[in-house]
Amino acid sequence: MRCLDHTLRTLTGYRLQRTTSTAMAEFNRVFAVHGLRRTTFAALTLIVETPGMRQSQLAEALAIERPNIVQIVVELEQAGLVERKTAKDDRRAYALQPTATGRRVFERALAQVQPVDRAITAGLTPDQVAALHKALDRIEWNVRATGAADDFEVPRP
Amino acid sequence: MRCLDHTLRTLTGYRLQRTTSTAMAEFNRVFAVHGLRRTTFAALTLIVETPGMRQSQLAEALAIERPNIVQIVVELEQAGLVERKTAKDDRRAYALQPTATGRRVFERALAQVQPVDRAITAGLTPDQVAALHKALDRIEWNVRATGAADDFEVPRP
DNA sequence: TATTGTTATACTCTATAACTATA
DNA sequence: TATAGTTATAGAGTATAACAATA
Repeated sequence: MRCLDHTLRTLTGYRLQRTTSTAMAEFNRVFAVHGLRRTTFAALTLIVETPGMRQSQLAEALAIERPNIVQIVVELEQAGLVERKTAKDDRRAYALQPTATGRRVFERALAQVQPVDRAITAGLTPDQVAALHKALDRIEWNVRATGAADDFEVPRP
Repeated sequence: MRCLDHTLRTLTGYRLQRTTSTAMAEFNRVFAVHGLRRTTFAALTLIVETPGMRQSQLAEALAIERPNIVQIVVELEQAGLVERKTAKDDRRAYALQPTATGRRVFERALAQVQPVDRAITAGLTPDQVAALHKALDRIEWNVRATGAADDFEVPRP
């Protein structure tokens, strides 16, 4: 046995988490420079590219629950990157609009994160990166298709 | 543009986290059946396969900081899966030993997690899974090689 | 009755700083 | 003084339950 965690490394799930956990620390640093977190950057990206979005759409696009969006949007608003305007057609909802500053910060943060993102896949060919993306998407799809089916019960030991 | 998060999906980091986050929820469920969390399962695996391990070795092998190991080992000990015996050659350290129950629970949990782990990569060929593992390892390696070098400064905007 | 946003709360994973008891 | 384990604390990411306002 070469490595202490040989058995764990047979599990795709273990490798996924270990790699992701390591890589996310790197992205945290990049975004922190812009006063952002990974989630606020992701939200800002969507708001810049789809102005007028609702918070619930944001939640669905980012695949996180609505309550988690509140703090994210509050942060972006307080930082002056996003404005919440009451939607004219539905007074319950907010239309999320990027400010000019928000667009600028987004562009800068994106420009800084792109080389970091490329750096983490250094040594992989474009084809290999594409294959990685495809594999990751497939896993996500598999889990949503299978795991969401809470009909099926894991047998108790 | 097909998808709201088109730009985010150009980033390997975004896909990594999104997929991992989704998949980990699935693993949480499996391990919960055995009274385990992902981290306690990982620790139990190492202790079963390398009896006598120290907590600091555990921390290094799992790539997490030592303070985080304490709660993990306490949990395993309270569940009767692991014993902490004072190392005879160093009274500061513990030799971590799996109990008979610990070995049994490990075997059962592993047997249950393996099909789930295979299920998340359903539709991928063994070669594609191997390529995925290689890519993930490479990313982890890249980040440790690059990001650990805190000599280099991200320029302030 | 259903949906939008919200509050309150909690759990997991992880990190840093500073302590203790050995070595 | 350095190391093994510990305590205390914090922060990020995520989830669920229940509520108000509006549809």
